[in-house]
Amino acid sequence: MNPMPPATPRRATITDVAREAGTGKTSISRYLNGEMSALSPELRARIEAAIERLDYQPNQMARGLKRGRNRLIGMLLADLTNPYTVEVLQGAEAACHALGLMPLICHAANEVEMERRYLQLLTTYRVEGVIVNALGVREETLRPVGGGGIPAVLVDRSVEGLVADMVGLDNRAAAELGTRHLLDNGFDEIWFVVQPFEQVSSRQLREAAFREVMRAQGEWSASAVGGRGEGGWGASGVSGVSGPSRAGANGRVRGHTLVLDLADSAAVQRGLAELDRAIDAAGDASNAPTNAPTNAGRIALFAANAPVALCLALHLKARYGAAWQSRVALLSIDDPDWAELTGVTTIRQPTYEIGYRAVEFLHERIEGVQTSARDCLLPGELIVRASTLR
Amino acid sequence: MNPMPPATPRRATITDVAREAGTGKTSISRYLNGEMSALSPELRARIEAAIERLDYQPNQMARGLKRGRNRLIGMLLADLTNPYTVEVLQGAEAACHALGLMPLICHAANEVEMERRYLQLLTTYRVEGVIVNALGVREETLRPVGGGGIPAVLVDRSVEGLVADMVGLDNRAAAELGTRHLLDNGFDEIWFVVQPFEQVSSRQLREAAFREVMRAQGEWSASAVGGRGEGGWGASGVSGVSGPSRAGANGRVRGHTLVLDLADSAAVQRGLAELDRAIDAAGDASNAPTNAPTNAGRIALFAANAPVALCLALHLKARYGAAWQSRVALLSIDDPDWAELTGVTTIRQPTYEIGYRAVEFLHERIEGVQTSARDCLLPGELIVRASTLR
DNA sequence: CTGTTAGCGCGTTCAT
DNA sequence: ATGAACGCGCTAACAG
Repeated sequence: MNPMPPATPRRATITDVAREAGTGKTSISRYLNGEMSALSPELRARIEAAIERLDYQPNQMARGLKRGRNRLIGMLLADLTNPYTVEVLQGAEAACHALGLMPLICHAANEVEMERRYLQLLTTYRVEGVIVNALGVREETLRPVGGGGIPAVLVDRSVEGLVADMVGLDNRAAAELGTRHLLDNGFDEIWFVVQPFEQVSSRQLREAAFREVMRAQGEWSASAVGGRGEGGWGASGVSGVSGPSRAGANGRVRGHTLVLDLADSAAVQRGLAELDRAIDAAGDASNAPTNAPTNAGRIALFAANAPVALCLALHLKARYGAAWQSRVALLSIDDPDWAELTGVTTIRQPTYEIGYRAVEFLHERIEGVQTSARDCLLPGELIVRASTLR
Repeated sequence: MNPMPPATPRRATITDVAREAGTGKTSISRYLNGEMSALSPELRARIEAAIERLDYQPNQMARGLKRGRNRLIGMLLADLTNPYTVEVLQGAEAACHALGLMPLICHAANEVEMERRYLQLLTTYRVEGVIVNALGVREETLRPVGGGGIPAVLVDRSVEGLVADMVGLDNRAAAELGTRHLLDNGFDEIWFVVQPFEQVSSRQLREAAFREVMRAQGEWSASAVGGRGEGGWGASGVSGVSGPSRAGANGRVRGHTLVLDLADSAAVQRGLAELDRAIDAAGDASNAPTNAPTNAGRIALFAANAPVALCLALHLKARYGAAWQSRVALLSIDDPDWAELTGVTTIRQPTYEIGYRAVEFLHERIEGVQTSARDCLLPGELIVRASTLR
């Protein structure tokens, strides 16, 4: 509980240093910018001493104001609660470090309003570029960015109508990889669980890839509950099988898409209830005990990302107890800490590289590269754990 | 793959707006600062229109340069990988939002060098204050901050020799709460597992509180492995019991502190090996089967925070399989997602409030409050799960 | 090699 | 009610 010293005494400016060193501001500026070749060793020493004595530190704001660039880039993140985001961030930070950029991290916390505000703020602070992991968002919100505005690169998802570089997972390949894995391991009923994807390209692609594989192999049908309103399957509507009749017995595989809006707990409850019915039905219909040496008759859940997987796992654990995985298998895109702990199979994204590449792209744009908008799709890696084996 | 439009055309300045509106810069400035009372409705309309037409956005850098305050505060975070950090961040962001501050998030990623660099950077950007969740760090690194420098408030840990406000968990109470819970549930051998704590006040306090409770109830001894070098028990050295002889049988409770340096995988291996020996010994010595209706003879692990708990859980799961919790109980300070999923008992920190209060404190300092350095200790909440019951 | 001058975009007296 | 002029801290010509 020592008394605190008085407030900041006002920092030294370049003028102070110049006076202290008995010279002009220009020389100080030159010194700061490493133009040593244009300074006599003697003057240089005096400057060094003066800086030391005054504990001088150049004001980056003023600096940026003058030269028109402040080495600041914005990182607009939808959700730091998602391990994916933090991992991407690490790669991005490393790249910034290497390229002499300073990232301003903005956390929208899943609120579109926040996203808008931060974008505005970044603009007024004149960041040189923005890398954005947008939440489902209309192009208009990103207006100040991309095409006409400041350089931008999108991470994980692209935004309709917004021309900009983007880097993320090869979603099609990843979803196919996961689906094939489940099929290869004998599952004949697979539920793909995903958040509302009308607005989010990565979710769309994952779901579409899953659906296509399932249609090629057997049947697919959509869930009625979950999404708000019309759902996202366009004019084609629900296809293939109609009701939840069991088809596994005859050797055909059945795919099902369930939309879970994690932001709407009532909708989550409804979705999970539907899932429960399917799981119970599978348990009844299957004449083999749940610990049979095959996966036929055991339902597999394919979570489109870690938050969904966590939601599912928590629910299943609460409903079926610690041994829930003997009743249902879980596979998730994203590879959070707890996956290893619970033996859940995952598809790990190259998160670090995604972040790194994103910043590299942005840096090129900032330096004036004018090529067409690029897409960088990186492959995911399947990590097989006990959950999907038998 | 549309061709990208040409680079940014240069944003409008206040001068442009003044010209467009057919007036002087001053009026524009007044408008921007809400001094409407000093503007004729007619002029005001013209300004509004001009701003709209030019899509003008004031340059915060220049603004800050002029008035000497930029509403920026730095948030120096040791490890965004730790859920604790993200949760604190959310509270802090909410407070910033409410107080009109813009947080600059800096992620040191557990590297002291990074911490130093970011602090430097924040200083040169003239942030008005800093809230810092330091990694074990010498006071000198924080020199530019606190006392003589810019206002600062510490989160979670205090730094020796640095006078500044601090807000965090009531570590003593939390550790006592956890220890008592274990004792009350019949455990007679408890291992407190913690990262090296010579530099980290919160870890020190937790360990000390644990040790004191154990000494009052029975015995306590230190682990030989783990920490780098001398360990952290000061001149008192190891006390109480010497070797890992079983004492549970005679009704006495035994406490043990194990230091695990998560940054040093070899040390982690050694520490875990010692733990394994103890667990195996307990399993042998206990004449009751591991599923006996009592916890006597079952070892309890008390993790000082979530990263430690995760490390322990992963190891135990790998060694004893999915049913590891029947052999050993786990209690952790911090309440990560996976705790609920795996049924681990925790002590949840009031993270959101910690972040919120930290920013409030900082704001007061920025506004010139001069009281003595304050400590704000918030209570933790015990969340009992299956792991520590029987 | 070194100092002088002129802004960068904005806020703020101080006149009008 | 409104605008001209000066300066924030710094860099970039342009002289000397």
